[in-house]
Amino acid sequence: MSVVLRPSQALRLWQLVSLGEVTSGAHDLSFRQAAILLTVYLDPPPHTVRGLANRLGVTKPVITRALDTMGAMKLVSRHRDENDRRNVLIRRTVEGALYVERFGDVIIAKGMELPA
Amino acid sequence: MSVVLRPSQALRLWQLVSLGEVTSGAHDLSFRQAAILLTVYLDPPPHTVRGLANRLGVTKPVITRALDTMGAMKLVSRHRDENDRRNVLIRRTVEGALYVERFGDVIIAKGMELPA
DNA sequence: GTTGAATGATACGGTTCCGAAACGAAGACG
DNA sequence: CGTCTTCGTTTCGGAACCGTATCATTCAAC
Repeated sequence: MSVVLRPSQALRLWQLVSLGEVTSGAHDLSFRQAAILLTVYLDPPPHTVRGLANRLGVTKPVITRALDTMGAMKLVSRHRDENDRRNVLIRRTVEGALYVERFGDVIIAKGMELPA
Repeated sequence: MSVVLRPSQALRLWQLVSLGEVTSGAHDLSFRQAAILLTVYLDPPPHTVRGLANRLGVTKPVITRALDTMGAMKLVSRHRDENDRRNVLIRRTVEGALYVERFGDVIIAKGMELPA
């Protein structure tokens, strides 16, 4: 089952999903925040500030600030690594899992609406 | 040609595209900005501040500010409607067209990388 | 002309975010 | 013990964005 999609359809899908997120009053995530959120939820743990900074090609303060905001949104949580107390481990939350799951469903639903 | 995609694949695609936009140093657009940009480029003109505000379900200042930022990014441009000088028409730019076209190609390219 | 409605922009106080630099805490190693 | 490195956070000035309320301009109706 491969992803069969033309560029015009891909753009239309992205538009519909973005519009849906905005009109539904969901969090207005940026590309950076979305990249962090989905990496935490899709890639295998553990996730650290440094690891995420490397993955996104940004500086550590960028990750720290994004985690502040997304922590306030309850989308992710931070915990000290007890094995190496210099590290901070970023973990999923119940709210975040629900958000990501719903988001996946939204993409599928909007994809169904696409004209051939 | 329908869009065949599982939720897990859809989320992975969104992650890869978001990561790609961040690491490539492209503009860090929010859902709102993406919705505005793609609506201007995919929906038939004319586009007004009021029309976009209705489409996104947000207030007019939100659109005005987004247009300020995206205008500075040269992704869209503003012009007075000479027929009704109260209106401002939002139009595409060459840079914006290139950005959107490239973005569509990025989605397709990342979709190709997806595991079955 | 005058009144009223419609459009988009602006002012306000507050939050988030930026990049660069400096910081404290914790581990590694002699 | 001290030194060095690593990790995440904090600080700084400055920019962008928020929601609410108000504004000037324009048009339409009378």
